Amino acid sequence: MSELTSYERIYAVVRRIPRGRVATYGQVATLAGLEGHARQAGYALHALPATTAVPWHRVINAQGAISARAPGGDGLHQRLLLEAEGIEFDARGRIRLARYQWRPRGQ
DNA sequence: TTTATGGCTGTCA
DNA sequence: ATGACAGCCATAA
Repeated sequence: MSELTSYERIYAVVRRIPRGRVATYGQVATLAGLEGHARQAGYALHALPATTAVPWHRVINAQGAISARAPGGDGLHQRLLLEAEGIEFDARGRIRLARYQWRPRGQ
Protein backbone atom coordinates (compact mmCIF):
# COMPACT_ATOMS: atom_id res chain seq x y z
CA MET A 1 0.00 0.00 0.00
CA SER A 2 2.98 2.11 -0.12
CA GLU A 3 5.29 2.95 -2.94
CA LEU A 4 8.15 2.99 -0.50
CA THR A 5 10.05 -0.10 0.42
CA SER A 6 10.36 -1.33 3.98
CA TYR A 7 13.88 -0.03 3.96
CA GLU A 8 12.77 3.45 3.05
CA ARG A 9 10.20 3.44 5.82
CA ILE A 10 12.88 2.52 8.27
CA TYR A 11 15.17 5.21 6.98
CA ALA A 12 12.39 7.76 7.38
CA VAL A 13 12.03 6.80 11.03
CA VAL A 14 15.72 6.84 11.74
CA ARG A 15 15.96 10.28 10.20
CA ARG A 16 13.47 11.50 12.80
CA ILE A 17 15.70 10.51 15.67
CA PRO A 18 16.86 13.76 17.25
CA ARG A 19 20.49 14.44 17.81
CA GLY A 20 21.66 13.28 21.20
CA ARG A 21 19.04 10.53 21.32
CA VAL A 22 19.04 6.86 20.41
CA ALA A 23 16.45 4.28 19.47
CA THR A 24 16.48 0.51 19.49
CA TYR A 25 16.02 -1.62 16.42
CA GLY A 26 12.73 -2.86 17.72
CA GLN A 27 11.56 0.66 18.31
CA VAL A 28 12.50 1.76 14.84
CA ALA A 29 10.78 -1.26 13.36
CA THR A 30 7.62 -0.49 15.27
CA LEU A 31 7.59 3.15 14.23
CA ALA A 32 8.18 2.09 10.66
CA GLY A 33 5.10 -0.09 10.75
CA LEU A 34 7.10 -3.28 11.04
CA GLU A 35 6.40 -4.05 14.66
CA GLY A 36 8.12 -7.19 15.75
CA HIS A 37 10.57 -7.12 12.87
CA ALA A 38 13.53 -5.65 14.63
CA ARG A 39 15.87 -7.58 12.41
CA GLN A 40 14.55 -6.01 9.29
CA ALA A 41 15.36 -2.64 10.79
CA GLY A 42 18.87 -3.87 11.29
CA TYR A 43 19.10 -5.13 7.74
CA ALA A 44 17.87 -1.88 6.37
CA LEU A 45 20.58 -0.02 8.20
CA HIS A 46 23.08 -2.60 7.13
CA ALA A 47 22.18 -1.88 3.55
CA LEU A 48 22.76 1.85 3.85
CA PRO A 49 25.49 3.30 1.67
CA ALA A 50 28.44 4.96 3.34
CA THR A 51 27.30 8.25 1.91
CA THR A 52 23.88 8.15 3.53
CA ALA A 53 22.44 11.06 5.46
CA VAL A 54 20.57 8.66 7.72
CA PRO A 55 21.89 8.77 11.30
CA TRP A 56 22.16 4.98 11.53
CA HIS A 57 24.55 5.32 14.44
CA ARG A 58 21.64 6.39 16.63
CA VAL A 59 20.10 2.96 16.33
CA ILE A 60 21.29 0.41 18.85
CA ASN A 61 20.08 -2.89 20.24
CA ALA A 62 17.66 -3.45 23.12
CA GLN A 63 20.50 -3.84 25.57
CA GLY A 64 21.64 -0.30 24.92
CA ALA A 65 24.79 -1.58 23.31
CA ILE A 66 26.19 -1.37 19.81
CA SER A 67 25.82 -4.50 17.74
CA ALA A 68 29.18 -5.53 16.41
CA ARG A 69 28.51 -5.90 12.71
CA ALA A 70 32.11 -6.32 11.78
CA PRO A 71 35.16 -7.78 13.50
CA GLY A 72 38.03 -5.52 14.32
CA GLY A 73 36.20 -2.70 16.00
CA ASP A 74 33.99 -0.82 13.59
CA GLY A 75 31.56 -0.51 16.45
CA LEU A 76 33.99 1.89 17.99
CA HIS A 77 33.32 4.33 15.21
CA GLN A 78 29.61 4.28 15.96
CA ARG A 79 30.34 4.80 19.60
CA LEU A 80 32.44 7.85 18.86
CA LEU A 81 29.67 9.31 16.73
CA LEU A 82 27.25 8.91 19.62
CA GLU A 83 29.63 10.37 22.14
CA ALA A 84 30.06 13.31 19.81
CA GLU A 85 26.33 13.93 20.20
CA GLY A 86 26.56 13.95 23.95
CA ILE A 87 25.53 10.38 24.63
CA GLU A 88 27.40 8.72 27.44
CA PHE A 89 28.42 5.09 27.74
CA ASP A 90 28.95 3.23 30.97
CA ALA A 91 32.02 1.17 31.80
CA ARG A 92 30.67 -1.77 29.84
CA GLY A 93 30.13 0.31 26.73
CA ARG A 94 26.40 0.46 27.16
CA ILE A 95 24.11 3.46 26.87
CA ARG A 96 21.68 4.45 29.60
CA LEU A 97 18.53 3.85 27.63
CA ALA A 98 16.35 5.19 30.42
CA ARG A 99 17.90 8.55 29.75
CA TYR A 100 18.86 8.61 26.09
CA GLN A 101 16.20 6.56 24.39
CA TRP A 102 14.18 8.63 21.94
CA ARG A 103 10.59 9.21 22.94
CA PRO A 104 8.48 10.22 19.96
CA ARG A 105 5.10 11.84 20.54
CA GLY A 106 5.75 12.47 24.22
CA GLN A 107 8.73 14.62 23.22
C1' DT B 1 9.96 -20.09 -7.70
C1' DT B 2 12.34 -22.02 -3.05
C1' DT B 3 15.90 -22.02 0.59
C1' DA B 4 18.93 -20.04 3.93
C1' DT B 5 20.08 -16.52 6.71
C1' DG B 6 20.19 -12.71 9.81
C1' DG B 7 23.48 -5.16 12.62
C1' DC B 8 17.41 -8.67 16.93
C1' DT B 9 14.28 -9.67 20.83
C1' DG B 10 12.28 -12.01 24.62
C1' DT B 11 12.29 -15.74 27.75
C1' DC B 12 14.49 -19.22 30.66
C1' DA B 13 18.53 -21.08 33.53
C1' DA C 1 23.57 -9.50 36.70
C1' DT C 2 25.06 -12.59 32.23
C1' DG C 3 24.66 -16.63 28.92
C1' DA C 4 22.06 -19.66 25.83
C1' DC C 5 17.89 -20.95 22.84
C1' DA C 6 14.19 -20.28 19.80
C1' DG C 7 11.32 -17.59 16.88
C1' DC C 8 9.47 -13.75 13.64
C1' DC C 9 9.61 -12.92 8.51
C1' DA C 10 11.78 -9.76 4.79
C1' DT C 11 15.80 -9.75 1.80
C1' DA C 12 19.22 -11.94 -1.03
C1' DA C 13 20.86 -15.66 -3.89
